[in-house]
Amino acid sequence: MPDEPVTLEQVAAAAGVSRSTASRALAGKARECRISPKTEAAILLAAKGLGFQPSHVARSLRNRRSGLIGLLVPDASNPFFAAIARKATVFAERHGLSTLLADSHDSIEHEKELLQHLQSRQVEGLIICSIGGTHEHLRSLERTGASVVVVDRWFADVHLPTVTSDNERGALLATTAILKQGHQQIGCLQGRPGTSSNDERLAGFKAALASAGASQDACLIRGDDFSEASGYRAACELLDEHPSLSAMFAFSNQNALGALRAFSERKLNVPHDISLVMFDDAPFAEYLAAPLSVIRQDVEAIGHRAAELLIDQIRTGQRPQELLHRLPVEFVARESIGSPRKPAKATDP
Amino acid sequence: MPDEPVTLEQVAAAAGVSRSTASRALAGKARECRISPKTEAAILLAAKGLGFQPSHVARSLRNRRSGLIGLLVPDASNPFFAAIARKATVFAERHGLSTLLADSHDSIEHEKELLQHLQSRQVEGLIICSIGGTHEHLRSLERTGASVVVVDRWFADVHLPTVTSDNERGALLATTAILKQGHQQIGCLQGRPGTSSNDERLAGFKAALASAGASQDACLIRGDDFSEASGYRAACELLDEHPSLSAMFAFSNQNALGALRAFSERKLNVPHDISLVMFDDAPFAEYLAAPLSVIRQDVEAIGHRAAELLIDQIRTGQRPQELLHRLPVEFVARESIGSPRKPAKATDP
DNA sequence: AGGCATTGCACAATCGATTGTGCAAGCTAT
DNA sequence: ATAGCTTGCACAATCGATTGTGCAATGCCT
Repeated sequence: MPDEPVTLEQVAAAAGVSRSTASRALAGKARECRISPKTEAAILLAAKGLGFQPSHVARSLRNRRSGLIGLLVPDASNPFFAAIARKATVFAERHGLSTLLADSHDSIEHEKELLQHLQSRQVEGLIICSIGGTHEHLRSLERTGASVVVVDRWFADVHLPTVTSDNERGALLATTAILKQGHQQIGCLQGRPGTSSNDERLAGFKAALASAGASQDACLIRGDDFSEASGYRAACELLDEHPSLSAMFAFSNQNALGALRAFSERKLNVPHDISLVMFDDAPFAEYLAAPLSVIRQDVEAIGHRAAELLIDQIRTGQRPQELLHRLPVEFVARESIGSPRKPAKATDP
Repeated sequence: MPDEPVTLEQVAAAAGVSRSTASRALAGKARECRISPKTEAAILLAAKGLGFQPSHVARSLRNRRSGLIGLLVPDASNPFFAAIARKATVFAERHGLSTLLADSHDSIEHEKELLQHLQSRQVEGLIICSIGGTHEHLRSLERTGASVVVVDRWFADVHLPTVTSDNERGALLATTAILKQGHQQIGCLQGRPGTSSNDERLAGFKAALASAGASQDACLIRGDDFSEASGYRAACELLDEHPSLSAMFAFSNQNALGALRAFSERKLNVPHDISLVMFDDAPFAEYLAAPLSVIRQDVEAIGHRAAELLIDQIRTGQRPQELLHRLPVEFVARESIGSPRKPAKATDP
């Protein structure tokens, strides 16, 4: 910004003292540094008068503490990550830390690059939701002993503090609710395979099918990532290939929206023609044509816990004892799960 | 982070040269600074070998350029601001700038405080959506010549570059669409009075009513801010006080969700019993019980333009010629606007 | 061979705040 | 009166990278 900021030097000059004295007085160390009340007052007055704002940059250099944390997510506009960002920012601010936001655009290359940028900015800690695929950069973080918290997804070969939901249980709950209504075939609109949040949900889904003795038809799983496009494609494929399909489980809000588009194009009514459950609640869920039954995860709690774990690491310099923090989920029954329509065609073509 | 980062000093030592030479070589100034290819190669090798990451902090201090921009919004988890945050972050990153996120929690006090924090971090530019109320801190920004872009809301006595939607036209479009269906009374669920985005929408609303010769019943305007709670309260009040009300215009997504809750509690069907339009499209809008007709604003364009204007200011050191940037809006007709129900009771009680 | 230009690099100041050390002035004690 | 202590503050180094200036060593020319 154009205006040259006021420096400590100028405050010191205005008060007729040296920088060191000014610095100590402003740091509130007047007493312990034996600065006379008179001098202290003069310094404080000068600082106030000049509108002195200490330079965080200079301070960071000298103290070797940037006062910065990084937040690296695949998509900052996704409500899930936006909520985490908010919680983390506010919590960090309360501890005197500012938050650098970085958006990897679902690309592992960007992610690695942004991680470098954040590190060269000397961030004191990092909350990251990795795309996955390769983990070398995460393992490197693990080795260097950096303060890091991984959110939403964890990786088997990376041992970093992680905060996520009880995905498997959530998926089990959702699938069970569907099965209870008598559905035989359930289409699964999955997110990005390889991410723990996806694979755990898949595990819950399969576990529910298994314990219900349902046929484990793996073909009924489709989808590439957590996007609406993926949900739409997956739903279309399943609908076209399995006309008798009577229920679907979407692994994300976006996936569900894609499915709804596919249903709407085919004039399929929820829950009359087809049932739907989605993972992760959303404000709009209860106002949809058929209020959506969902697995609710406590996104705010995830953000809060992540920030908490991070700050603790920064303060103590140590990783927490417990590495994996799983937050509970809850099945919210609304009206999107019905009985299967009469089996006009009981079998797939 | 625990690991002591590699400094330029160490690179220089490893290459057997001085810091200055190492610095120039790494800056790609080998040729113009007459550094021999041999020496250059040695330095580059040493830097690569040691994994040298230049310290942004030190660089910022010396260059008097932090490479930081600030993003100060009332609610980072609101999809509108989250989208802007994403666009701004990505655009900034492309220009070598990192983004500091700050969330004022809809509080002017927090806003002012966070602004100070951002300034003491030497941000080179700022994108801000102010709560409003008092503007002294904004006027101060105006005076100092700081690089700033105001988004969504502008203030009459603050002359800073601003990016917002054509709110008045949007509201006019929406209201006209309702009036065309023959509605006589339209409830207006407004956002925060005093913010330009609210007041302009209000102006458009009133203008449409006026040009249609409808009765200007000011009592039909309710609401305190853009939240769901406000939308809910406003809708309840209007519904209870004016049973014959047949249409509503919600000034935000959240306001609309609140209205839907009120409708749902009263078993009111959209659009059969009551029509609804909302300002700002949302992915879910077309999948609601009655797909919502909306005024779509191009949120991504707002974010992009804001970032663009900011970077330009930072690079040129000058404010743009045009201060007010209004982005076009679009009326998207779906199914939430119907004819008024038969006037069983044509008049208010 | 001596003068001059060029090449190749080192020295040192700088950005702004922090902090260990040192040094005078003032006071007490003997 | 002088040694010895406290009080009150200044000096200077430091964090890490950048950059203007200066100084050798080499090469070229006549």
